[in-house]
Amino acid sequence: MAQPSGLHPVVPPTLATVAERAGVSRQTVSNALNNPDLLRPDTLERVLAVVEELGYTPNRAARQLRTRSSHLVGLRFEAAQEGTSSALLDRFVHSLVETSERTGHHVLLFSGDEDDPLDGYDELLRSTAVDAFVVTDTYAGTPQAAFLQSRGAPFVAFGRPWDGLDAGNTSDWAWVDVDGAHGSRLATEHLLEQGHTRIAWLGWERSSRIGQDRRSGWQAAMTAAGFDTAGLGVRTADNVDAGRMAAHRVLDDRSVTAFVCVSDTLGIGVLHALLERGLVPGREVAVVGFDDSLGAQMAWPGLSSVRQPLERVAVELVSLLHLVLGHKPIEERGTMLQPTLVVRRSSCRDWA
Amino acid sequence: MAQPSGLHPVVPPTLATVAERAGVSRQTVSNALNNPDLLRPDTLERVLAVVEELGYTPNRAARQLRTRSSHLVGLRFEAAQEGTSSALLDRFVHSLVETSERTGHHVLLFSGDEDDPLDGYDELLRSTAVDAFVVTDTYAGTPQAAFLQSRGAPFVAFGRPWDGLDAGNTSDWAWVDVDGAHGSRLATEHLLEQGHTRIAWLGWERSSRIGQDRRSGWQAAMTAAGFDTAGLGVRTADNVDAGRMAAHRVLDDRSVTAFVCVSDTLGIGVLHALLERGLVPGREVAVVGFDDSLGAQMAWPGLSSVRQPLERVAVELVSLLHLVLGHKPIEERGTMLQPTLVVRRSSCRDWA
DNA sequence: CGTTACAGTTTGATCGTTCACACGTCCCGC
DNA sequence: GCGGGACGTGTGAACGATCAAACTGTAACG
Repeated sequence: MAQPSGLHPVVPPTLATVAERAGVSRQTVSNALNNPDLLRPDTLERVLAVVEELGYTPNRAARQLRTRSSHLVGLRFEAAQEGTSSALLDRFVHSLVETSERTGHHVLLFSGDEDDPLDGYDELLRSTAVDAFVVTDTYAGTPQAAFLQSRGAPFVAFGRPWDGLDAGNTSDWAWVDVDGAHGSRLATEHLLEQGHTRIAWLGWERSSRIGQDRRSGWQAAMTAAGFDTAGLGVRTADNVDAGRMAAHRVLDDRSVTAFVCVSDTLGIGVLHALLERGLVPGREVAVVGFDDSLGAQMAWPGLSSVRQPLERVAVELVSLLHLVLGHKPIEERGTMLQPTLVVRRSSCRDWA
Repeated sequence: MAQPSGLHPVVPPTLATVAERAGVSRQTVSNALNNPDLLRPDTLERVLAVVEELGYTPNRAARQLRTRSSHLVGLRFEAAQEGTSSALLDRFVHSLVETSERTGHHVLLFSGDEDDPLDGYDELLRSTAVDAFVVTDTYAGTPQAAFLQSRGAPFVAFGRPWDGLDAGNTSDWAWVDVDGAHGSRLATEHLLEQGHTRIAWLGWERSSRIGQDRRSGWQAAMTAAGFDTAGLGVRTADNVDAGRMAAHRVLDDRSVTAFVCVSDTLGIGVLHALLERGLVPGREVAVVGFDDSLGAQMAWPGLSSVRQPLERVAVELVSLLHLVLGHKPIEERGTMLQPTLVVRRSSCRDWA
């Protein structure tokens, strides 16, 4: 009698086990799984039946050793700053996990020293633990990309190569990004349609490339509509309180009836300011945020927001990854996706 | 001259490379890294110098194949339900990644069919891709735990074995959990101190073990203080709107001055209801949530909440994992951690 | 002086898979 | 009837690490 399995790990079957049982050689079993069309139909069927019966799955370590491919994708999982909405990452990571499983890849998380954007990459690379990286934190330039490129390591980036574009740099790489300028243009146009003309921009410091990009959309929409933006652009840190105070300052000094914000965090700050002044969001002063984070959905009375198509970003990244890993020529090194506007009550004049 | 690396991946050095360069054998290099005290000090130093010079890191696949240990921990990363706060997971995952790196482990994410809590585990197990699992979604019983146990797979759980405890079941496993009852007791006592006596409970359906546990803390605190809870406990689904409507119903029918909620989501729903009724949170009706999610921090005017010590949960889980993987005897199979109360303005009578 | 003990190091085998190639069988055409 | 593809399957050698055991040289002991 077989022992009731339980106390000790069950030993999984190997190629040899399957081969013996099916009366063929190891290689034939291997082919049955990797190159089915090499086998005669009846052999294939017989082998697959045994594979099924024994519940055989190839040992990843052995395969990885031989093929030099781990089917793992490294992702540096940054510390979510308390108070700053990085719920974005959450949604993205999940999409990435799901998508990459469709091509047989898994996501390996690692962390690194906050001050050193390169920390962690090198070790995984040297130990050949991952096939490639997904680089996400490209907010302030992309030192990781340059580093990985110099090491000849395959990677794809969520975020365009800001530095490269400026300098006309040719050292580009595969990337996917969301058109932030388009997002805030959508937001601004939406507010213009609602009859607002004095629309303020609440953004990050000038050093943020992403922030500047988003701001340009607001600027463009306002200019196109023939409205002046002088004195309507404000910059501050990315937390609720900074947004709240900035909004108070703007409302004290200037006559504005709407805010377009570079993030939901700042948008929520504006909502707080409105509540403190006894103003009804949407009805009296409109607000639109950016990212469609959980906060935007849960804020009262609902914060309109620009939503990034993170699911599609993940899909595009994975398909680029496929090309990069296959050393295939990549026609489009960069893919720009368009965000959409989710309208909630913070930008509607009439709501129950 | 060496080619300027770049186009093609750099080939990492192996044990043999290091050995040759240091004038020793492979095994000696291996020992230098894994059993340094077996070597003569001068040899050790010489070998380590070469290791450093070449930037040698052991190939994970080869090591994994031989030692049958991947140093990877599997974590099923569930889809964050839109509208339900799973920002909790975010914080926990990051802690887990950081903590497990200290013992040389990495976190491997996988997903699975939403309807099948076991999906995904089996394949990773059979392909020996991970050393162990961290099971987190133990809200409704723990089918994963039973499954993993039957397969002899090492794992630790974030969440106590609800089923086992009821039945006096001896098939227990290593787990860490947060004392939810204690959390809501803290919340309730805090409200009692503020002079509230009619304190409602806003919870999940009866089928949720976690929900029942948290509810019991409210019940206990109320009873201990000598107050009746009859008619004060309400159950609903876990989304903002359900919380909002439930709060309206309670405020219409009964005279309550405070709410203890099973989640931040419901707490935020209560805040919405108060705003809609023109009531000032904290000042007129107090609210406390659970989880200290981003939503609680960003909600207006700040939602008091019970905070789970997720960082400590991760640390405890990793140290349990260490024991489990080492086949060491585990004295305490379960560790219960205490949450803390974060007081914000939603539960304070006086705030500017 | 021969034996034993032991620290320090090396050697061969092994983990489970895939690669490169060799082998056998069948079938076709001349 | 025999050379030669085409096709299907089997064999040995990798991949890079660790395990187990064998091998050195030196020191200690009777």
